[in-house]
Amino acid sequence: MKHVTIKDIAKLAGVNKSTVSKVINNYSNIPEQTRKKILKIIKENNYYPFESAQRLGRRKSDIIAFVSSRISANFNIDVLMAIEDKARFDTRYGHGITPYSTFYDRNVASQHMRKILYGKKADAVIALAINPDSEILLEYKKAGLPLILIENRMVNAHSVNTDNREGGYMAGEYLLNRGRKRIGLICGWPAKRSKYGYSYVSAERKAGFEQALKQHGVKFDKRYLELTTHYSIEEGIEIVEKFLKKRIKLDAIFCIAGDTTAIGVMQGAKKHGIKIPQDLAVIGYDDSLYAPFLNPSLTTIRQPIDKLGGTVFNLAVDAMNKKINGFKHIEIEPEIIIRESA
Amino acid sequence: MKHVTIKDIAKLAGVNKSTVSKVINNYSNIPEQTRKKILKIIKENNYYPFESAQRLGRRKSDIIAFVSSRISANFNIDVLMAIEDKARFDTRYGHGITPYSTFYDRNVASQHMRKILYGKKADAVIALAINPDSEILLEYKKAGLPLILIENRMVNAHSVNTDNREGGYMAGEYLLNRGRKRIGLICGWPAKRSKYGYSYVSAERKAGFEQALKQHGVKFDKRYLELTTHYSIEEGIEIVEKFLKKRIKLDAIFCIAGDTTAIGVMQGAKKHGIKIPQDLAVIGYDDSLYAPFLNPSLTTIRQPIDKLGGTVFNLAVDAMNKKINGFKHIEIEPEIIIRESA
DNA sequence: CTGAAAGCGCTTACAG
DNA sequence: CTGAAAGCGCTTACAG
Repeated sequence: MKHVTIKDIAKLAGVNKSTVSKVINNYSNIPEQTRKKILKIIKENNYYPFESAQRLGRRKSDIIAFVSSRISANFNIDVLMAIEDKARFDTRYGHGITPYSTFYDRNVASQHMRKILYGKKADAVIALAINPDSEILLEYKKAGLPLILIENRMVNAHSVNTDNREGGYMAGEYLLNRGRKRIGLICGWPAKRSKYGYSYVSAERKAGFEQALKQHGVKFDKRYLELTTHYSIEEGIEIVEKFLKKRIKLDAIFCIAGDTTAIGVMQGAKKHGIKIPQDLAVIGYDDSLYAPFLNPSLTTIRQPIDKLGGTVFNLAVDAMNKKINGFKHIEIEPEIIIRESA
Repeated sequence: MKHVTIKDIAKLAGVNKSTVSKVINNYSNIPEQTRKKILKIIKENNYYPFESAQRLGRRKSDIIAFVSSRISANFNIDVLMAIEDKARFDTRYGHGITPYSTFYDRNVASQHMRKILYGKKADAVIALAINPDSEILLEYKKAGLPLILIENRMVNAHSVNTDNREGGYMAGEYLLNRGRKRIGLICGWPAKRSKYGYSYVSAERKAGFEQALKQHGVKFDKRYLELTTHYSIEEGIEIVEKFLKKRIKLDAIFCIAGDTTAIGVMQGAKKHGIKIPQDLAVIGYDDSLYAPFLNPSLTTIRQPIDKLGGTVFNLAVDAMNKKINGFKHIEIEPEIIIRESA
């Protein structure tokens, strides 16, 4: 069976394919009658334009690409869905969002980003917790392909973040006000040039946390800091055991790296008979779907993901349509959600 | 800045663009020397073929589409990632998988499936827990576009499932052997022509469960059955409260609808002072990432997702390459994972 | 082994 | 308001 093409529709309607194309693309100067007739024939014949041909003709894709470590990761998928939820009710935009996973590999990330750019796979790119080389940013800039960073901030790209410094500060304040002093920190890699890639958000949250310490006259003990690479439950467990082995007595742990790590911490603590929150207060980050249902339920810093998603989407569409000059950097306020674990 | 095209590469290499194209597509009859030279120039100039043009030229897309209710849903994303994990190490296939979400709406599902078919958006389609009209299946068949159903089984399409009947039977056996007799069931919609769409897996699991009951000489009490539409935590809580309100005393609940519902059930039970597993045993389905970390940890039926993903992916690629005659129906063995909740 | 040519299905100035 | 034509960037028989 041959596919139905624009030519077939034109023939059936007794018009030129230009006219059909204009109907499809909502040109204004088509008389209502022919418009309706053509639409009817399109419907009857189950005609859908071949998108690849449209893209080639238009010289653009109208697609938004979403680059993240792994879309199955908790926060990643939540952000993607928040963006999609906006997208599907927005009349300016009729497409899905194409996800790319880097699998935590910088080279894969670079490859994806160049492939998207030079293969013209998208008209706007959203990158979540990705650290592209600054050369890539220049290449994007030169090509005029809008790039929006989430959980990062760099020159030559847009960015949308929750105020991570504020989030770290909130957690610190809260714990200190409740008399906790020996507070462990589980971070992504806040050091530039680390081989695991730099985590902008961890650095910011840590800075905010340290500011709270300072205000309370508490000195930060470096031994209380542990780093995580995969942000996994397993690593959370291991880190607790590492603290125990080193005989470092903590009265709280702030999981800058997110709720998933916090689940691991609570699991690890339970395994060794440490009571939460009595012996050890735990604060997570993100307020993931499961946080209220853990035992004990998890105190955490919420990033308002819907707002984040909406902001990112609007920025992407505006940038796609060249409605923005220069680069925007937007910050959204986080919120502390107090539950049982701290 | 103009994008680099195949023409530019051809000019720089001093050859015809056909030759460049042949290099890109790994034709065999290109001398090693020119091959290398062209590849070098491609790399130096950051050339990536414009995929839309390739597709138009090839008259095919090489893309696999993945249709599900919402990719953020637990099981959906796990399956998608299992497939992607296979895909990214497979040399036969160089693309990502494009997800489509139906948002639990049958019409959206039909629209997606027709758009993919007639818009030639993919060369193979994987549909997870979707109930397409049988007309759509005929249209796919006629067009020769391979369709693989997961969590469903229909004539005129391939399917890959875990043996759901066996899974339901396992759960029933286990509970009955431990002396539980008043076992509540939380299902998707096992009735054909329900407005929420028919859930093939729920029907199968329920059938397996009833078989176990029968073997033990226990009669199934219809009042013990509750249906869920969104498979959410919230619905799990509500259903527990519904049972309480109706004064239906259960000693176990089997969450055929999955672990997420089971989380809700445990939450609801806790809220009303019902002890798990002493007062109420709970069994979930899927063995999601969080199951071991809940409190109590969740006994559940595991679907071997890696195996499922691999099987589905291989089937998709083989079907895409016309290596399969007729329609295949594959079943994979499930496994009961015993933890604290039952 | 390599090139010239036709074709894929659209869009979009342009002319009328 | 409508059509004819050129063009988008590839691929792929085909001829040599």
